[in-house]
Amino acid sequence: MARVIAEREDVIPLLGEIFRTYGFEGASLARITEGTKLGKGSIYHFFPGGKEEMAEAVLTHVDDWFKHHVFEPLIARADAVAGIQAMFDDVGRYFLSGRRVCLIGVFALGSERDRFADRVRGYFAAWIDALAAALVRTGREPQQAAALATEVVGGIQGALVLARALDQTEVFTAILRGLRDRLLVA
Amino acid sequence: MARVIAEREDVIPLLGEIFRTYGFEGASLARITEGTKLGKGSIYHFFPGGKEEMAEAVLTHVDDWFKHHVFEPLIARADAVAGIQAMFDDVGRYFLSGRRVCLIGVFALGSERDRFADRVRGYFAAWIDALAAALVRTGREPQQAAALATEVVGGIQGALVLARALDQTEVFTAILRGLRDRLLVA
DNA sequence: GTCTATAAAGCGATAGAC
DNA sequence: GTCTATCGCTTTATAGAC
Repeated sequence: MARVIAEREDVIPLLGEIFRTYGFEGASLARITEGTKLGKGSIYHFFPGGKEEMAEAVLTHVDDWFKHHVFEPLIARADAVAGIQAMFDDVGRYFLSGRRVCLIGVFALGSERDRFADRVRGYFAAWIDALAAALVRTGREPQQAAALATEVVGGIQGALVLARALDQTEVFTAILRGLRDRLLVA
Repeated sequence: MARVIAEREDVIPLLGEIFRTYGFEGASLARITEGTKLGKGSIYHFFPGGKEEMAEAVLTHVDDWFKHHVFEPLIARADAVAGIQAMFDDVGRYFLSGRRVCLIGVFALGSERDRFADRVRGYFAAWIDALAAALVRTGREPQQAAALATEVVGGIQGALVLARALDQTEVFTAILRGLRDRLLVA
């Protein structure tokens, strides 16, 4: 059996799933070594700062993904409606239609929020701002656009909570559809 | 200084705030003794089953509160519109206008969900059912009422996530107002 | 009902061999 | 880059005195 040499890059998504599942405090090193199939030695070789550095790396990874796939298209795409449409598609895929939970949402609700307050706030603020900007370009008043964007980003988070609580992914996809229609069917 | 003899009943709300703040895994016995001002001996005298029994007691307490203050009025009040109106008022107060987070929501997102899956599912299902029943009595089709109720209960959870993430209680109250108006201004 | 002492296990993190 | 052994601390839970 070939020995697999891991790279830091490859470990980050695995860590993401672990933090998503157990939260920061619940993500024990035992669970981390199990989930990554790496020994403590390797983990600390990649992340000398320990769990804190692991979580930072995961948060940066998530931030970058959303910036590239969601926020920037919302702001820069010539066709604002298409950008909003794409947001719902990408978000639906990212959260695996409700089977996967939002790491930043988990951190926001838990006591992790204090530790990563800036990252948590920055993520949601950037999302709301980007969506509001797109809504303005579809012809809405800035104030109404901001309120609507807040409602929708919150609605997505709530849909993730409900889908997981009820163990029904359809709840997530149905709410997502409803939110999208409210934005695009004017 | 007078010695205060505690009763189990008095401890449960304190435990609720601790679980709300730290989650199940994060609520260490050190934090619990600090938050309740009780020694381990007293805690285990009231809850021989340990943390699991404490969490069960808190969940039952929350369940009962919502059943009495929210679910039953939604179902039984003669004036359905007044019942829905009261739900938003009570919920706004209960969550301290967004400063307090939903324990069941915290448990739903974290790994606590597996442990308390039935309680978590039951809480949200009861809420959605009660709200849907009230909406039917305002003249909506059952199917549309169920969809709308799901959207609103999810929206409230999302509003709590956002308010905490952005550290802005106005986000919670604004979203709550928007949801209420969508239900009542037909 | 409350307290302190204590046990046994798990925790994050480090050291050093390979 | 990976591993094992180990440190020191915290964890949940129990026992027994008061």
